Amino acid sequence: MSKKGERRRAEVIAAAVEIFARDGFNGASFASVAEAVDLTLPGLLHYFPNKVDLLLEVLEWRDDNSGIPANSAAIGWRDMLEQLQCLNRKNAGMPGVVRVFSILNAEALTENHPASDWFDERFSHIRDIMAGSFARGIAAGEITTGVDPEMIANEVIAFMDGLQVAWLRSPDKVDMVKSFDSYVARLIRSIETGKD
Amino acid sequence: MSKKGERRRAEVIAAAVEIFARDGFNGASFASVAEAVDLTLPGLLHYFPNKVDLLLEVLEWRDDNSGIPANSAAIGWRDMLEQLQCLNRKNAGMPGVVRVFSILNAEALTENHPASDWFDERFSHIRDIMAGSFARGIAAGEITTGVDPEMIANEVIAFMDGLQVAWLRSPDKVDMVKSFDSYVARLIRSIETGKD
DNA sequence: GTCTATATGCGGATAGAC
DNA sequence: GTCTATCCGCATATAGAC
Repeated sequence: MSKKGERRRAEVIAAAVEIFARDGFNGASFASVAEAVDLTLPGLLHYFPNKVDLLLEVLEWRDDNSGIPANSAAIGWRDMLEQLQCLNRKNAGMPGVVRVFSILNAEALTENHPASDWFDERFSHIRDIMAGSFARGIAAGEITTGVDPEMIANEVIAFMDGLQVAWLRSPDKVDMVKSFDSYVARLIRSIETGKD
Repeated sequence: MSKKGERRRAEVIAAAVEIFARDGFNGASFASVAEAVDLTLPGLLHYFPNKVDLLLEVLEWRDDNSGIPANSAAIGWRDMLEQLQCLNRKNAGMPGVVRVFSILNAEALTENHPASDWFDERFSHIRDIMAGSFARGIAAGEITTGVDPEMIANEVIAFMDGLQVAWLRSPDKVDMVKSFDSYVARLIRSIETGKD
């Protein structure tokens, strides 16, 4: 709990983000994280009792620093989409962070992966917020009644995630910002009710 | 090359698909594949000289059995989208296969992953076919001139891949077929030129 | 708070017999 | 074509000294 201890822990998490981004969680060795912060493996184990625990703290760190609005319960759907575009723009500037989460996200699909629950909950939490937002848009007559709020929420999330993977694979072939903006613009045009 | 040998190899590949789907490539042990086909590890090594080689053959097997049209160079964009919907429908019936490729796809984003090249090439190949298709649609006046063929191609691929991950994570919350169909329908409406 | 030394187990791969 | 036996290396983790 000492000041120096806290600083050390933060250093470790930052290093872990980079290493998990490069090798995934399964592929990364705990020792390589230790080395990155000039500790021996037992030295690192003093701060994090095991590798899984470190992973969970990395994920938690993301929660704190993510652009995901914690309590934006009643946000309007246009504002919500704009916020996502903003987040996406920020992401485009930090490929390392996007890498960790894209890789861990898929890795967590494997059996008994320690991050499964975290991604499950994150996914359903975001979906709920977004679906609610779209639902209110429909109720307010701003969105066509034919639209299924949950389905559109899923769609936007799926596209964002898939786009990140495509961008990481071919950064020079995929313009993540332009692509997402163009998608959102088309989405809005196609679900909003006629000009009123 | 014997008949029995070929059959054995096919069995192994089928087993590997299942095991890689469950554990990923990094997570899966070569020995567990051997066990699944009632072989010892050295017995399996007789057929596949190493683990990476097995992975590459699994990927190759996918190429042969995938719905990706090998030489559909001049396919129309509407037909092409319909083919994707058809593929997607088939995918919805074989979650195991989708799992392997979703997991490997992301795992291959890690440094020095043996499947990186395969996914790179697959991605750019599909994008080229699709982009060409959209480009001809624009030239023919069927698609709005404002549309960027490569960007839309990337978008469709990214959405398909992201949707698969979302579906695998929450099969009961994500209807992959309905979601993709609804997306494609909206895409068409928003890029086609006005009724003529 | 950080180290040395070490235990333990697993993963991939080889040698060589049958 | 398949096995037994075995090697090597790495990874997580522990014990205990400083």
